[in-house]
Amino acid sequence: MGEDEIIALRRQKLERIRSKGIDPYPARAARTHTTKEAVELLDRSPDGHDVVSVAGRVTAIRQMGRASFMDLRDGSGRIQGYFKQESVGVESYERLLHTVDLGDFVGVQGALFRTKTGEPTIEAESFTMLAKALRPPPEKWHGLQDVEVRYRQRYLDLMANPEVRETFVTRSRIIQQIRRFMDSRGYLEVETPILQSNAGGAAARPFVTYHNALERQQFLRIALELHLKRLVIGGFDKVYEIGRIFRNEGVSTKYNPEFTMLESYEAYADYTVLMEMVEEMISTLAGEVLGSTLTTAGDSEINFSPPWSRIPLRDAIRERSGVDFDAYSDLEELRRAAAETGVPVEPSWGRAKIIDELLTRHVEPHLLQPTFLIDYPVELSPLAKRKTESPHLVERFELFIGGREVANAYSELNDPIDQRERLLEQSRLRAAGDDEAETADEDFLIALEHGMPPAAGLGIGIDRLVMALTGSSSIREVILFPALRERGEA
RNA sequence: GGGCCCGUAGCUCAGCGGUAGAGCUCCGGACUUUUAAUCCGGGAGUCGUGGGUUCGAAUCCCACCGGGCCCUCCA
Repeated sequence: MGEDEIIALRRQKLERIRSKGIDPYPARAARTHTTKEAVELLDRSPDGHDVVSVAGRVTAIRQMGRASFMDLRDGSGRIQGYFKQESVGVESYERLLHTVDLGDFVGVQGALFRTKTGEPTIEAESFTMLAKALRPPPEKWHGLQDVEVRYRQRYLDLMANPEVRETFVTRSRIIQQIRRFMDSRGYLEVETPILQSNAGGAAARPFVTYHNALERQQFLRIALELHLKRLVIGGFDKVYEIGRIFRNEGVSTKYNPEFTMLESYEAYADYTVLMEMVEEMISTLAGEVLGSTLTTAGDSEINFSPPWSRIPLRDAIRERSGVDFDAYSDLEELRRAAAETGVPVEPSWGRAKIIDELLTRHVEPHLLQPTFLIDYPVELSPLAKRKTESPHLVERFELFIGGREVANAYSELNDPIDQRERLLEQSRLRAAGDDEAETADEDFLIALEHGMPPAAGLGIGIDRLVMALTGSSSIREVILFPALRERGEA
């Protein structure tokens, strides 16, 4: 039978229900217990034969002639109903068999008991249609495998695959615990604009849109940084935001064009304070969410117990690629050295881009255990503060877990003159054709000129953190509705 | 943007130049403690779309649509 026929049949059943004067979509369900509460009640009083009403989706039907079993699932769990013709009556029993399908929501009222196999069961006295489903649920044996359907119709994925449901519950818990952690340390949660006339704070292409009333081009934010720093200037010493940011780039197992970022800024602190904070936050999180500071990613085990190693970027690149970028004062020589390690160096690349590429290709994939890379070259970090003893480096770290970058932090540059020069340099790069270079945000520079206290700023990619903590290999497994191409008429 | 792979029943898949198949779902029948219920019977298709080669195409070729993986982009 084709899909159209199945739907037509279900519509016929819907009409049959209506013709009996029954509303197949009543406004409310009179339930006394969730399925979980009903099972718990039975555990407490096994011989009580307590009468309960539960409600849920029918996920299995087993007909036995003049008796039938139906599995009922709600958000809390599952329980089965036992329907005997002699208990519910001949007419009701007929209605059950001829109008209830897999996927329908029904309410069941009756006494709790256990079958001889020990299964918690409600012996139905009556049942009510709560919502008739016109389309069938995914097939029960294999669940839902088709990756495209899983993402496009995530509700089917959630119905069919319990581990998917579990991942998103975990994601929610992680974010909840992060909020609790930040709040307990005295941080203030704030919200800053998503629509901006100047998208700065990161090296990425923005999405462009248009504000009709103001007749103005607008950008979707690519970072939270510049507005949060304005708040530090304004006197909020500890602020954070958990929000969606948007980067106009391709999709892959690591990248989704909209993703969730935590950024925090703390006045009078530097980046070393943040390394300890991140270690504490993530290891605590692992303990609370996973019940352990160990988890697996692919075939390797990840240990979140602090302290984590801190490796200067220069050492990490030198060890993994053999290139000591500080040994090359001449850009051409560095270019040649990088090319010899297999990096496809392009003539337009500057020193920063080459170093970054060495990091991405040779170092990043090996950083499975939580690892801080520290002391980045200044060219790679236009918003970070220079190290006093070596001004070509900045006080910055990036955190890698499972071979992916998870966090980025630095002591914030608060010298308005240095900041202006570095942003002007970015503007020159942009003018030279680098459309990912920072834009010079004059409004932000004026804010800095009013004085910003020394401060440390942190960004954590929440999606990648959830990946690390749930052992997911694709970012699409931790985003409920990941970006996909529009479906055509095919 | 480039390379490789995939698209057949509602679902999971087989078939790979000669009459479109299996299991589950679905429909009918038997069955009052089942739970991947079982047993008997029956349906179910634009073989992603369009074009080409061929006596004949799900099968071979081309283009397109959609997806996956890798690369690119993306600190």
